[in-house]
Amino acid sequence: MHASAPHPEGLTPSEAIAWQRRQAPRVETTDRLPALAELTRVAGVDVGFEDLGRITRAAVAVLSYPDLQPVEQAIARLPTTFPYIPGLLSFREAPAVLAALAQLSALPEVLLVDGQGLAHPRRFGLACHLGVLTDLPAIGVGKTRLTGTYVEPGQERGAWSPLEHKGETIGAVLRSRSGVAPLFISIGHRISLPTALALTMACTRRYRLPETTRAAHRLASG
DNA sequence: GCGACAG
DNA sequence: ATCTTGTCGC
Repeated sequence: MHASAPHPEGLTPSEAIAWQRRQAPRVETTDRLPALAELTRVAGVDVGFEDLGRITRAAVAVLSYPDLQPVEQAIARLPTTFPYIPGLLSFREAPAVLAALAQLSALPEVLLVDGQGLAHPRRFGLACHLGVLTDLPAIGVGKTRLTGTYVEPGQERGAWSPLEHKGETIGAVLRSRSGVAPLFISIGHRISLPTALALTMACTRRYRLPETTRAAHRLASG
């Protein structure tokens, strides 16, 4: 894997914010990935912590598509060097995720990232950060909201409503399973919102979270 | 100044 | 995210 830009090291919070503002224009919001009918490898990305937070543990679970069977996995453990600050999650989690991705024998065609993409105050959440640095298509799949307002979507599986912020649609609030709390889907990189929603639904079976995310979560935590 | 705030 | 058992509901 070769990154299209180095991951910034040792930045202060205000420097990290400035960096995000400079990178945000690099996010591609249209589809530049295989048609869903041609997809073969999708991956879930998640991060967990060990040793009271001193160690960051990132996991990538690659699944076949559309059958969603495990194909390959990678785990990377790195010392935690940045605190959790809303809006700056990438600086805490991305280094470990990039290290895990570098271990894969073959990169997936798209990343489903645990967190936000464009649904971020500066339009550069973790999914955008990882997508732009690796130049891989990526989708932000958040379990809760960081920013934006929305109307509660219908209770049936597949129902969704736009997530808006400052006059723009930054993502969608998706009911992945009937009657469960919705997911916050947003563009990470190289994918449109409609395609991101379709792929998230295609990766979701019996549970609220996509199988990709579940697999990665088990490796990063459980 | 007062809330909100991915994981 | 993480510290943690049982319990309510389908």
